Amino acid sequence: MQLRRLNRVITNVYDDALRSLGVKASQVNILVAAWKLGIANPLKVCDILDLDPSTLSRNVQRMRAKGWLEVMPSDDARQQPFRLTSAGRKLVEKAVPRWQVAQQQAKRLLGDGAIEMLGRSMKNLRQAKAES
Amino acid sequence: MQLRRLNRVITNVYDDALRSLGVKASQVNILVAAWKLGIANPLKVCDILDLDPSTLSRNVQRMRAKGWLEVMPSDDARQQPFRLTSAGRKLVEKAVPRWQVAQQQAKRLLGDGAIEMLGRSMKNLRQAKAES
DNA sequence: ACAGATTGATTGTATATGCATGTATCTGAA
DNA sequence: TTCAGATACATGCATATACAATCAATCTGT
Repeated sequence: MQLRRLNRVITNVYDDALRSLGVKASQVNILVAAWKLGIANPLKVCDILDLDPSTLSRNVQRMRAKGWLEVMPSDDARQQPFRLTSAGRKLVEKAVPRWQVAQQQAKRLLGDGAIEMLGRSMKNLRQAKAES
Repeated sequence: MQLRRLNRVITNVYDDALRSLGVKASQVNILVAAWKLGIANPLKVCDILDLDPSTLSRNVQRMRAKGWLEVMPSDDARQQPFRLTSAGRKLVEKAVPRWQVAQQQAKRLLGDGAIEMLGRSMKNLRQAKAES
């Protein structure tokens, strides 16, 4: 599985770039989703990132423990919406420039056109998902 | 990270296809590497799959416990070369057709050209690796 | 109004992954 | 010949990931 191998390599590139901030690529994904959403509904985030709810649940737990996320009250007591804390926002601001450096390196490693192809594949995937 | 998201989705496709055999995509990767190599040197496999040696070490442990792999004696007592057992070979034979079905599904999900692009990216990556 | 179905999230369990470190072995140079 | 450094794996630890089962809250139909 070439995709799995590429994923390992590229994830390591991002993790390296973020290591000194004490955050990992997977976590930044979730933090950025929360940043975009404001108030993030877990199932919504799972849908956006194609993550299993149980995976998100523990990732959020860890990031709550680190003080980057906080849960919000909700009308429906079954839901556990969360959002960035101010520490979380500061972290995202520090992470973004390093993320961009890693992005450049990833682009170089993957070669011309790869990023665009990933975008097309994402689109294709969303399409297939919507049809099912 | 689109690559990470695609990896999650596609890995699940393969894992679903292989579930009834009790084997996962990550394990089939290693089994196939061992099948191709005959006698598989751990560092060689790590190089081929871009895996950390510690990761391979535990994956091999688990697959030894399941009776799919066995370690070989070696001139150099530091090395722990391994190979497929006959049970491992039988498993690979059963896994291959399911793997191919998953491959078709993956191709459909990722869309035209994606597989070829992954191949180009792999090539690019090997190039970058060789230069460093 | 309530029993049963549904929904949203967490928990139990297992595997995958990588970094830092440890341990045994090997090798080359003094 | 010996020993300092290099090499090949294994271990300790932490995170990521998903499936199955569970739990709690809500909804629905009668």
